[in-house]
Amino acid sequence: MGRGRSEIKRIENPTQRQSTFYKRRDGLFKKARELSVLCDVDLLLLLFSASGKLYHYLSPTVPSVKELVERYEAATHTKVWTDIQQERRAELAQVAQMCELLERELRFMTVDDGEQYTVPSLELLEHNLEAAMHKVRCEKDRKIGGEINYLENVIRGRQEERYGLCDKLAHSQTLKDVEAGSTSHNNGLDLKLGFN
Amino acid sequence: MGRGRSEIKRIENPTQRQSTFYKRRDGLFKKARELSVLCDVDLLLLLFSASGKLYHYLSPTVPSVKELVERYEAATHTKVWTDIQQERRAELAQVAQMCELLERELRFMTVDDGEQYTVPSLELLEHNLEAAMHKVRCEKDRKIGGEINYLENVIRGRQEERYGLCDKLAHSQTLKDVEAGSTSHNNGLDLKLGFN
DNA sequence: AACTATTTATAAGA
DNA sequence: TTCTTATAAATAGTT
Repeated sequence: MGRGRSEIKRIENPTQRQSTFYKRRDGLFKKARELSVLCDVDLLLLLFSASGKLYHYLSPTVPSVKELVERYEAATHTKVWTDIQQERRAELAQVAQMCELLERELRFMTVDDGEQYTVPSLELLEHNLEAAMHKVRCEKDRKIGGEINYLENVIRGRQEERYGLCDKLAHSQTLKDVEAGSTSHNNGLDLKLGFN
Repeated sequence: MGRGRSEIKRIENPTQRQSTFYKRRDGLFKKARELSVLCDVDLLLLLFSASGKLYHYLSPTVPSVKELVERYEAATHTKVWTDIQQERRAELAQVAQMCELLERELRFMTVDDGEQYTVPSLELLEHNLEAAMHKVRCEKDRKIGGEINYLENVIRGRQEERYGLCDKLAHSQTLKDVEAGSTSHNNGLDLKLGFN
């Protein structure tokens, strides 16, 4: 449309690119709205301009972005939430392992239930339990540390690599919020769990 | 465009609606592709037809849907992943609590380090440790059960309340898939963790 | 932002 | 679905 042009390749002239962006962005959103209304379609349009600005449209029949992404995930089996759920599951499995080990220690303690305990056997028992406790503590340290790193990476790493300076400024508050939240959650926990 | 029409309202004639859907869907995807190329834009277009069929486009500069949804989340502060991360945090806090309780039990055991242990004191110790173990097991049962319920609710609850009968039919397979997935994940864990 | 000359998209019909 | 065609819409270049 318009006078001339038809090639679809990146517009190098920034002024022209920006102008075209406005026009086509508006056109695209209009088309998206029209399609969702005319044909009873649920759709999500998420768009980041080259400068990192967000524009989005969600058809009125859909309650939330999350909802639609869940439907997408269900429809494609592409992992989106699933991998996070897998991580949680793996975490629980590790805890289960830890419980089993502790249980084994406790079992050892009751093997001779009703018998006399010798001091050496008690010392061995004590040693085993202390060792288990040590593992529990170290692993919890490791895991909570890893959790915080994970959150920081997810949020900081992904964003920094894409956005210009302007955008970075806008997001820095978000990052600070999240970090502040993460560390505050650590309060009052000197014991830390994990295995391996 | 085309001969006549200009009103944007749901097309009641199903044949006509379907035909329009094809044409406008293709047009929308074409426009989306063009915009992303011409203006260096990252975009996601997720679309479910009235019959529940999925169509989507992700601009080639974006590695994954997840990536873009995370950027969306960061840009809007809408909780999407955050609530899940909060849950993980809560889980870890509970584990920490459990560890503290176990630690207390173990401390009791080593109070008289180097002394002779009487059988009654050992029995008391054993009892305490068994009680702790029982709590650990019960709570893990509770928590894994809760996990499954949570996933089912998130996915089932949100969808059922919004869609008409037609849509429900189309989605019932999806729901079944998700449920099947959740329960199968429980395999191999008879120990379950949790506190309270 | 606005204006148009043109190109595109698409409604209707086949 | 797919094609054709008349026409409405979108938009590139310009002001």
